[in-house]
Amino acid sequence: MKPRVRFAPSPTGYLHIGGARTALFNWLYARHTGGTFVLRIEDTDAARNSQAAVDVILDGLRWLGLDWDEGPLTGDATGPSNGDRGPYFQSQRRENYQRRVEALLSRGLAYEHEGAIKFKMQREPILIPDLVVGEVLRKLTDREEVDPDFVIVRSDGQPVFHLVNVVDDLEMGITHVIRGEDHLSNTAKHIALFNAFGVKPPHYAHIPLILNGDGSKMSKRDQGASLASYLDNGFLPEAVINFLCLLGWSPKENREKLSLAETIERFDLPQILRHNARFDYEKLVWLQGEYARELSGDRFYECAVHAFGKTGLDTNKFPLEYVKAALDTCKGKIKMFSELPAYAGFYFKDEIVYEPEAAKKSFIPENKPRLEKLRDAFSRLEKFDAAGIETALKATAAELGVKVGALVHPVRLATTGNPNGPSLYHLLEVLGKDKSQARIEKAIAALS
RNA sequence: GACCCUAUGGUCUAGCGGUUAGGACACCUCCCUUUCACGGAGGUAGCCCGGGUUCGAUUCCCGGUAGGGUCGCCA
Repeated sequence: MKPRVRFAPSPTGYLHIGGARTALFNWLYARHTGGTFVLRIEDTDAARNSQAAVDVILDGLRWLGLDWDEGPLTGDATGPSNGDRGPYFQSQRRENYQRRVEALLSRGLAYEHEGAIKFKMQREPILIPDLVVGEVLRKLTDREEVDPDFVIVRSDGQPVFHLVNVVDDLEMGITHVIRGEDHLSNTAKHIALFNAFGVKPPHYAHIPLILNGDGSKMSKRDQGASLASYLDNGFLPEAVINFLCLLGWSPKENREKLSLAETIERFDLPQILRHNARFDYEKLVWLQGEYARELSGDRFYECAVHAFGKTGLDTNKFPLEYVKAALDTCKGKIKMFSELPAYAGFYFKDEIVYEPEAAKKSFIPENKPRLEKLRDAFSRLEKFDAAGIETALKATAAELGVKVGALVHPVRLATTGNPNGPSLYHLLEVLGKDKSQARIEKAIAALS
């Protein structure tokens, strides 16, 4: 029997990075085993549910590329869906729960208490077989010793999480429950419920949680807790996926960067770690750089234009060829697209601002005649291309008896305003002879 | 308070009784080089503590400590 796994988020208005990883692990397991990945929306708490909140989840999963075989097609609870085990919104499954509760009631396994319905929980410790953690013997806590029974239907008629979660897993034929370790203790309740329904519980695999970089627990308000923040900050989904895989799972063989295909092939439950992992932002950025470097020209262009747009700089005012050529000089140099406006903004601005520290170093009196000589050399160039520029610059340096750096630094500053950036020869070519010379001229004037 | 899980450099991790404890990020040094980045070569840094078991423990067991989770008419 092929595995059937599910991701069952509650639409709270955002998708937690830990939830995204849970979805990822489920998805990977389904793809690795040829099983089915089900998406179920746990919207029993009507008060805080909305279609927009569901869309956040769907959009997040789609951005990561985690496609679901069964589940909703839109955020509309009554809308279309894939799969024949629906509905996939808990708000649409009231009758299922009612039927199950009545069955428990009629068999004396549940009872009414102050308007609510409580499940008669067993008093003995429950053994939880877990594919990741091993066998866990869950004993009763002191409070549970007093009263182990728990509410499955509220006094207002709303069924409670433990009940609906189990009923849905049961009726949707879920074989493996892969979820956060925060559910481990509660699993005793779920197993008891399955037993009460006379059904063998699914296999459980509780995965470790993701903690903040400082080791504290990651709550909704923490930086980077929301998956959407990675999209907003210009991260590539493949980098986020790769990074998330490395948190709590190891591909072994000292591998770090893995394609999705390789990950699917290697992923399995036994290699999942048992301890929580801290979120290492620096390593994510490194992976981002790795993937950004090998992006196709088109995608690099799209991401870059988006990044410029966010700072209010509209590259559409420039010829497409110019923009593409400009961005080509940045490829492989930056990790985050958010660096781009500062890194390459000089291509698209009329007025450039000199970085003060660099100006102090490069805009010194002795560099004035050097820049003038270089300007003259450039003016004699028929073809203002990288090779010609390089030759001219090096020849000028030789004539002056200075190192090329003595010319490179002031020219870079004059034309870009920055002490570093893309290859000087290439950026000058892209900038063009007129703009380059005008900027050099301006710097010379500033040196007077 | 009770119950459950966990513990290798700052971080992510390999390790599954005998290893010079390996890799990656970050950091430092040097090389390459038009800057930066990339790439290359080095470097600093680790088995939480205490008992056992064993000829021998990072590895197995117990305890402690620390971190995380759960005990809701939240999910």
